[in-house]
Amino acid sequence: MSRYNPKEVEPKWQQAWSEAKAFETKDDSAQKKYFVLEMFPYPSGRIHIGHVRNYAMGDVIARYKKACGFNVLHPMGWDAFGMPAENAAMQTGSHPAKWTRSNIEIMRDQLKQMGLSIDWSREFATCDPEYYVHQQRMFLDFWKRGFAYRKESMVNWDPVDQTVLANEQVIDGKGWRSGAPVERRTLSQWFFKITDEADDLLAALDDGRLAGWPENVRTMQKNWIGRSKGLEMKFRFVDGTNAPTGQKDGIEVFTTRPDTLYGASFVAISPDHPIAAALAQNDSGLAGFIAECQKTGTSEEAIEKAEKRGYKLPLEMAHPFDDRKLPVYVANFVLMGYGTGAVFGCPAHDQRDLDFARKYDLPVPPVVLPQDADPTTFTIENESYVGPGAIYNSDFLNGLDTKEAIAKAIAKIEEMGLGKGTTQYRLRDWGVSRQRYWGCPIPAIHCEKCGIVPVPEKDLPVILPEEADFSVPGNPLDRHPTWKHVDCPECGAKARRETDTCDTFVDSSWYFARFASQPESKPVDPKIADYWLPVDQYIGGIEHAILHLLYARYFTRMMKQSGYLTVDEPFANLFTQGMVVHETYRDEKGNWVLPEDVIIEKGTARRLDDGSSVKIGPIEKMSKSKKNVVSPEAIAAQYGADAARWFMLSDSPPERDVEWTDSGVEGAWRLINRVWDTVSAGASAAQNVDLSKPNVTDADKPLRQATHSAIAGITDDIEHFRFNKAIARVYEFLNALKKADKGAGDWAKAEALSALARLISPFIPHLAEECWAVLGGKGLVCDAPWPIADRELLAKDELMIGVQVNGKRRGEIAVAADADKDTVEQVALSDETIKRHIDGLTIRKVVVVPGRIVNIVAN
RNA sequence: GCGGACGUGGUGGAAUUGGUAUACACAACAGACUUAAAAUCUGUCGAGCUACGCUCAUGCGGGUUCAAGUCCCGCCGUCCGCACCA
Repeated sequence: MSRYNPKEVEPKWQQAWSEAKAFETKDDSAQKKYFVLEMFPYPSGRIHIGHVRNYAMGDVIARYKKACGFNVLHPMGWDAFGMPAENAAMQTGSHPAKWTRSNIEIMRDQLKQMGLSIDWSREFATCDPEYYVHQQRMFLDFWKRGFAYRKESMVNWDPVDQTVLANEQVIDGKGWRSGAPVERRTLSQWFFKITDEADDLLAALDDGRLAGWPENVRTMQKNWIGRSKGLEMKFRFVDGTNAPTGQKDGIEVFTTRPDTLYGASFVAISPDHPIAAALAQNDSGLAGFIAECQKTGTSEEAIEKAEKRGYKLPLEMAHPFDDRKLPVYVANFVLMGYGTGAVFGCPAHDQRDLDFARKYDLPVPPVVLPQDADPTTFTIENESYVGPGAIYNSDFLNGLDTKEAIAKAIAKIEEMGLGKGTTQYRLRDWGVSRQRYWGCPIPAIHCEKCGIVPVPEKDLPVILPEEADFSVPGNPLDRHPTWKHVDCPECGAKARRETDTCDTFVDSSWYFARFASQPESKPVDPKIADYWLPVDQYIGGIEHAILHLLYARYFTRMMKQSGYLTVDEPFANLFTQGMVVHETYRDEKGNWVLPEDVIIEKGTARRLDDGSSVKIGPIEKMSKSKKNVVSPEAIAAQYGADAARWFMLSDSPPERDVEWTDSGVEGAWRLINRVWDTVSAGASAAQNVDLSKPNVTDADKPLRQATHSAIAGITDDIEHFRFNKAIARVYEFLNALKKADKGAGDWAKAEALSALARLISPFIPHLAEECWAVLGGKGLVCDAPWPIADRELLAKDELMIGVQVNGKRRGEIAVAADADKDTVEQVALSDETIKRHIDGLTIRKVVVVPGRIVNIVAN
């Protein structure tokens, strides 16, 4: 018996699949479809073990669904635009396109070596002009429809790298790459009006449209959208107040607690509020205060520690309901980005306002009385009261509960013409402008006379210039000698091309639709896209729970409203898989050490080269910086792709993190050999069996039961994404096969092996093909139908059920599966062991749960 | 602070609706084969005890139930997300 050799077997079957075009999918609308998609990779250079886990999961689903008779679409492509390519260009001088293309070549080969059932004929990269031309086409469409627009917005500007930074790229007020203090700048940028869809994006999370999504992702999106209902209202300047010129007659504030309006004791505005800026022009103290506020970091920690601070303005506001005059402060805790950038302070019922009021010695009038509190003695000390209660000290609101008072206060303010009830979102419009080279150019032209005009459709695509200078920071498109100089398409005068490119999240917001249908002349053919969409199963990392998944949901809505698609939710079922983690190692000098350079014996680790001791650190997400990575190529070279795939799916539930261990992959390798040994030992007998002509005896029953319960169990486990359990059942089946082997006839053995080959094929497809071939199976196992469990065999004639006395398990009895309760009770009561336990006791009650358990209550 | 998830052997984990807790694997130990090792195969493997059996074990403390890892209440701990959001 020859040892299984994946180095020969795996490439052989990969070629066979490719030659048979086994996974090339037809747009056959007569057949029921299944679209399975894993989040497409960024071509960073090589695939990592996390990719293997992600794609192995998708491949199990894809191969299983194909075997079940679905028309399966399982495509692959490349999220190819983005910063790393440009950084590489800056560091090594290699052009981003060249760098990206060569990474794609390498990674495509690596993925093919994993034996994934992918329709490679649909492959594309987002940096292909054939892809992004349609993105530009849609951009123009969205612009025309008002979904895309330009506005001035405050950005983090890195003066050294000459670029806009995302909030996550600002660390302690400094650029993450350059280390230079970040400036705030106002730039005119392109935005998508995602806030227009906020309500529907939110509603779909709850109304069943996303029933196939994990609860935690839906919750995260809900919080991210962050809807709150309240009142937007104006506080008027007191007569005689010297209001800044250009300002209207008051300050707009937003509140969710208009019921506490009588508790107001000040008004506070954000340091970024236009009124603050206007007053700062003639007040250097204020200007200094604002500058200081802007310096404080936006990190969690900085916010936690930041003291509530304010700067009193020479303004006074009139209380809307009585004749109090309220002071106005610029306060560091008021955010310009939420609501109107101004609030009224109600210290008794808001902790921040209370901290502020104590510091600046402002009044703290309570207006909400907790239940059972005494109105004459209730006071606020250092903790505000934010709970429910009855309104008091509040004239026309007195006696109402919070909810009623909110409604009445809003009605009153509306009646007074000072404001109206509104809904606020935490979600901001999606800024898509990036001042980078390696992205999809935004198809617009700036003309002095005509303003910003769209690039005419006949001039699309706007293609990136091949030559560009990456030697200095900044946007290579902006400083390109010729690219941006064009004539205005409307008046013909000299004009300037838009040099912003799209956020790469735009590229990944519709790629799934392009996989479904890729006509030359338009983004998608609606009829074909309609057949394939939505994606039936989407699989990816939890790190995309908010941004990518929200943007794709929004983009799909824009596409629907523009007539490209008919679905509004792109992903019917979402699965977020866990990470691959590994121990970390550091040598005596504190340097990180690669696992392949470490040898571990009896719990102590040392370097492989010089034998010096190595400290084993915590198990963490694999990262290049901590060197706790393993190379999928090395694993595949040693054990084959099947072993790597098998191990990635065994042990841990798919949604949880899995720890990579050498013993784990060795265990997978053992399994592969066990399967091969079992199958090749039975192959010659099986080849002579005609499975279509059953030939069984009673002696075959144990084996056939093992076979059919394996089929039933593994099917159910795959359907429910329990790959670790499915794998455990394969082991159980193998164990049972070995035990039952001797008594069973050739037909039952052949049936078992045939089922085994098909059951493992989603997980370890190369070995499955090899087994299928030696067993004499027809064609390829990847084209073979999924085995079907015989229900009759699953129903056992006799069951072993537990017997409890007073809730404690005391014995076990064998009863016929269809025995009635009385019979079961009699068998239990006459069991010798049970008799001993109830000896001398009076039986009060006997609970019989058919097929499960008997419990005798006695004392 | 708000929201969510989780807590079971030496380890990863299983236990469908409340119904025989610890499937399956890893590690460990013993044995077979071998001159030897590796590989492979067989067996043992929650803890304790006065061991043919009994007692105790699913983070801790209560509760409901004939029966609780599972349901309810209160703690403790770990992880994740969001956060001066008015």
